[in-house]
Amino acid sequence: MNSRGTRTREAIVDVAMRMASMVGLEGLSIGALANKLGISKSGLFGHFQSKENLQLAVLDAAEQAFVDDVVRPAVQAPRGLPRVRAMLERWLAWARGEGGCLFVSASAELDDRPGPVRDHVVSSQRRWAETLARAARIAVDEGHLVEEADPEQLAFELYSLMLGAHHYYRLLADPATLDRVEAGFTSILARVVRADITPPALDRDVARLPVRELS
Amino acid sequence: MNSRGTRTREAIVDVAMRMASMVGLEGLSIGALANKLGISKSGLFGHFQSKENLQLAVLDAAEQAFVDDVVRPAVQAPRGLPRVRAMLERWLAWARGEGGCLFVSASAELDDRPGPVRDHVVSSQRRWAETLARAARIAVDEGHLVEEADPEQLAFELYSLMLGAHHYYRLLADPATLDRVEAGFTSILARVVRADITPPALDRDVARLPVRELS
DNA sequence: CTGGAAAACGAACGGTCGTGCGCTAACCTG
DNA sequence: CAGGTTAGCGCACGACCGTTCGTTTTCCAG
Repeated sequence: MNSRGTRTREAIVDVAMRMASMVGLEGLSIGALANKLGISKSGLFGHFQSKENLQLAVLDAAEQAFVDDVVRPAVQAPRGLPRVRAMLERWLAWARGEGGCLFVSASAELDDRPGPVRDHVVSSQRRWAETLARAARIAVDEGHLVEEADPEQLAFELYSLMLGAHHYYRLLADPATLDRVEAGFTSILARVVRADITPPALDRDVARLPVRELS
Repeated sequence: MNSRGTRTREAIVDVAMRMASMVGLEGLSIGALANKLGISKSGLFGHFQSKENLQLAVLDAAEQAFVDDVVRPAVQAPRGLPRVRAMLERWLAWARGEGGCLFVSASAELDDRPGPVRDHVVSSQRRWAETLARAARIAVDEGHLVEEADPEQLAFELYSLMLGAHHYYRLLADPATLDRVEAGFTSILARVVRADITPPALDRDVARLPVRELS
């Protein structure tokens, strides 16, 4: 059903997602959001019954977008190292989008504030870490990585690399960030890649331009 | 001079620092802060002439504490790899303190909000990255690391590792975080440490317990 | 001990926050 | 085209925000 209510609700969440990427999930204000959409506060409020519901809806939409723009395309890459590489590239592109990665800001914002919103962020971030680990495990199975390679450890190191990239790029505005990430990726792989495999380099063209203009 | 005004001002900043570690620099509210201190809003406000000044004072105090608890003790470690290791250990301990690292939350919070507060965070984070890089450079000079090792790259990778630790520990509450960091540290060093040197492992006892009970 | 300076106070300002209510206007089914 | 459902609006609420002001208390030097 594509009724009126559904359409505006989607429009609201869409704009809210962009806004939350810049001011954070807490910083999201219903008044400002309604203003930007040209509708009334109460009209907007009626679609969600609380601010928390709005935040959860935003997180749902953001995860959906993340899957569409990062996970799904990356999974279409060949199994093993190329897929791992694709994930990092797409993630990098995503994080460079407008306002940076919503999940990164939300994570830092909520790491000490219990509640459903935090729970939602935690579980989605855990899912993503598991997805990364799964891709790494496949790389072992495919014979790209040595048997002793620990997929979870790989996921942790890739995750860390991306957080570093986010900080260096968005906060410190370091122009060498892409080089740093590339070198870091190489360094991480160096110890686990099989001797007869040449580790893939990052595709700068993918990583350079944002997949979408949102977090 | 240790007059009354100075003393209460210090007390305010001290509590504000703890509070900001949990609710963020923006989330810091003058009313709530005054409440927790048992003084009046206006009495508190008089010490700073704006909320922004208060935030800047908190950042100053936090950097001072970071230098005292992390940088200075680490610099007393022997030049080279031991010092690099000490920095990571102390940083880890610091980040595990109450509310996590204030700078991590502030960084994510402010990465898109220009102004003096952001500028303050950026420059202090840059200084810290440079301190890390300097320690790495010394490790090269001391012959612990190979000549081709890039100190700035090392700093980036250590920085990233810490951000990853912060997320895994504080958000995902992964009990294996310390192992992950240790393995990551080993992995980072593996490619740059000279063949005749045995890379140091992290001292868990230092990393385990918070240096102080604040961010 | 006193007088002036410094610090803390209480009350209030204009704003914005999230939320609720009642009414009108738009939609969509029958 | 009618009638009921639903979406949107205006208004107002209580709470809290940062900030200001005038007053009262506390301090400390002469």
